[in-house]
Amino acid sequence: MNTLSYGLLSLLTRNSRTGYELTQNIQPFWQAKHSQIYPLLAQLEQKGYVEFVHVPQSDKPDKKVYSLTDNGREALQQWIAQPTDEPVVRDELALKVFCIGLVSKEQALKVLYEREEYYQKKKEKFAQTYERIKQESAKPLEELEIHDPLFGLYVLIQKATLKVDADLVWCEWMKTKLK
Amino acid sequence: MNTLSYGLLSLLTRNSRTGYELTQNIQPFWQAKHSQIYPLLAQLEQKGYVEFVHVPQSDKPDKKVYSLTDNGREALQQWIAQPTDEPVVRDELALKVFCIGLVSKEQALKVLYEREEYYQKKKEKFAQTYERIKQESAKPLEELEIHDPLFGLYVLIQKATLKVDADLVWCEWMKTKLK
DNA sequence: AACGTATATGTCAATAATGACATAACAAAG
DNA sequence: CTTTGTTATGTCATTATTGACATATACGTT
Repeated sequence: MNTLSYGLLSLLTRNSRTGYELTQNIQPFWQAKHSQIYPLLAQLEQKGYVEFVHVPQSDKPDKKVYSLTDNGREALQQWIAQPTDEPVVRDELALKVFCIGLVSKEQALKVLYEREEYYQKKKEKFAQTYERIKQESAKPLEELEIHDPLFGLYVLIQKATLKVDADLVWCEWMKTKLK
Repeated sequence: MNTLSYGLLSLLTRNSRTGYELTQNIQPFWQAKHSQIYPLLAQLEQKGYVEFVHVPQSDKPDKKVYSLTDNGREALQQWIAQPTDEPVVRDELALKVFCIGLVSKEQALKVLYEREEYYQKKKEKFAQTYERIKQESAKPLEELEIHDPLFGLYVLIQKATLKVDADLVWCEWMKTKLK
């Protein structure tokens, strides 16, 4: 079973979700399109790791709400105990920056500004998620411990925020380099 | 032409390299295996963006040393002016952390330690590359400007170091969270 | 009225990427 | 003396991922 499949199971530990929601919710951690997610959900259902109920809707299209089975939960626990794959990062910006001397400072700055805007939007999104779970949580977030259902999401937002801040620091520094 | 192909051209702006070297050198910026690189180099050669010379070796296998053509350089400049794709990150750790409450603190710490070690090794590698280009450079690195052939690599190492430091800060913080 | 966006699920062809296989010569370690 | 690692290039089957196509309803905008 591939890593994305485990990722879908992982999201389902918090609550039941539709394929549509899973596609959206997994984006911050693993970029994938719905055309990849839906077939994987069908596989997971065949394996007995998830089950779904049809939910007819009048105003919107009908949906399938997936939830994790006990077998699915066990599969997740075994997966966590396995060695973790190294992260895969593919960033076109890095490839451009390597040969950025080919263009003018003005052109280079354009590339940089575009990316800076992207990082700022990311940061904003993380801040929103942080506020959302702050409301959702009974305890203050700093007091959450590992077995709290919000713990994972909370520490992941911390990680993402630290990294995007590093990216923004780099952007600022680069702007001084490029006058 | 795909992004990796431009990445290969980008590396060749600094100096000529073999397919074997390109495979190694591109890893920090874009993870790819030699089985993907070699066919792309053949394509780039057919398009006239690179050319190669056979270099026979007695102690080691013969090699092909690729270099960038003027057409290749032009293609690169046009590519830089295009909008930059958003980075793709696929990190199994994030998926595990999301549901880390399924396992014990001890198990969670194992996962964390494994990744911390990985980040430390990364940091060490970046430090080595930094020292290497420091020696290679005529000027102090802080004084490099955009058109210096080492500029791109220098600023990329700064970026990578900032990010890996953020990752290590998160690991330390997580260790306190997991006692 | 026409258009874009959000919700919602799905298939399928094409492309990207990996893992395994193949070859070969030398060096170092056990 | 055998195994393991490094250098070096390549192919090919399989898997992962994307992009396009398909369908349907509702809502807000031009």
